[in-house]
Amino acid sequence: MAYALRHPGTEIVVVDAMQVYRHMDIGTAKPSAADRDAVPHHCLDLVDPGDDFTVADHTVAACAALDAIESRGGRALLVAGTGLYLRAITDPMELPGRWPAVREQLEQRVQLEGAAALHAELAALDPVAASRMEPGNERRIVRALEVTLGSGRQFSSFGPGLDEYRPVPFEMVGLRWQRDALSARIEARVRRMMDDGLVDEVAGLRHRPGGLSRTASQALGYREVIDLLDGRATVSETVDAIALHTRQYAVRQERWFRRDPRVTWVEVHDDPERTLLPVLERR
RNA sequence: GGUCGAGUAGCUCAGUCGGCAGAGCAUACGCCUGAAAAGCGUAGGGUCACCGGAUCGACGCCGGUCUCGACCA
Repeated sequence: MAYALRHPGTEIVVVDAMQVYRHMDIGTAKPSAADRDAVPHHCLDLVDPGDDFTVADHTVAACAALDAIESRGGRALLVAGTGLYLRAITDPMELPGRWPAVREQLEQRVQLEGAAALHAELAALDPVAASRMEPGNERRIVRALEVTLGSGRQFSSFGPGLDEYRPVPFEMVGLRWQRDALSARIEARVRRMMDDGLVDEVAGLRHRPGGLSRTASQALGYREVIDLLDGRATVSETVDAIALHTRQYAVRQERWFRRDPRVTWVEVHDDPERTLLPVLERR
């Protein structure tokens, strides 16, 4: 926001898997109405909480936003968020497609036969794809087999995978906090969300007609509050769980982006505006 | 003050007949192209509360000390 306000014409493109949901405002720390009035934001509030949402949906919306910004001579500032979603924009992916009937069969088989059996089958059909995922990772294995069986083409033939980093027309800057400072900020953030009414927000969403979709209900904060509402956890257990899971997620984000050699890292200690702005100004 | 129980990895706890110290979670590191705020893997980590004793050998048995908890007075 500080950068966008100083540089008229800047528009923010949100690259975040959960802020796309309407009415999920407190728990996703969605930008305020004031911020959204001051600077154009894209890719917020795209679908209802009852809808499933995936990378492909986000890529379509984000690319449309980038085209529109470019056509009016503006400059896009992408904020992530969700590592895979950002990769799909910076390194355009050929997403292979979906075969729901094939997937349904595979999901039944994985229950009966176990992930290792399907991993062996994938190794026979597409050794490269099999080598890229752990034998216990049901979801990735099912997906790779869905594509290979459904399309008749090896899953790995759809792209180089995630470990190839080509030059891109984006400047990439990463923000990194010391772990203990990060932890303290997350704890404060969780308390603030609870004070702001996160529990009521989740309770309200569950009573809407569509409820919370499979993807929406796994959002940090929402999943834990659902456990609270169903009596599986106390308030203090819920607060602790949200803080723990958020901290683990933040570290996982750091590890995801850390692999990308194109990212310039900025170490932040207390004031992100002071440390980050000068770096962005040079771009 | 007395009786009983407990003390083992950062946390919660297993540990059979005395024979190489274990799990889950946490932490660190890594993987993952239509669930990605999801999913998966690898590793590090120990004065077995402390002191002494018997034994070839003790987390385990014996004696004592400390700490915590419950109950009794």
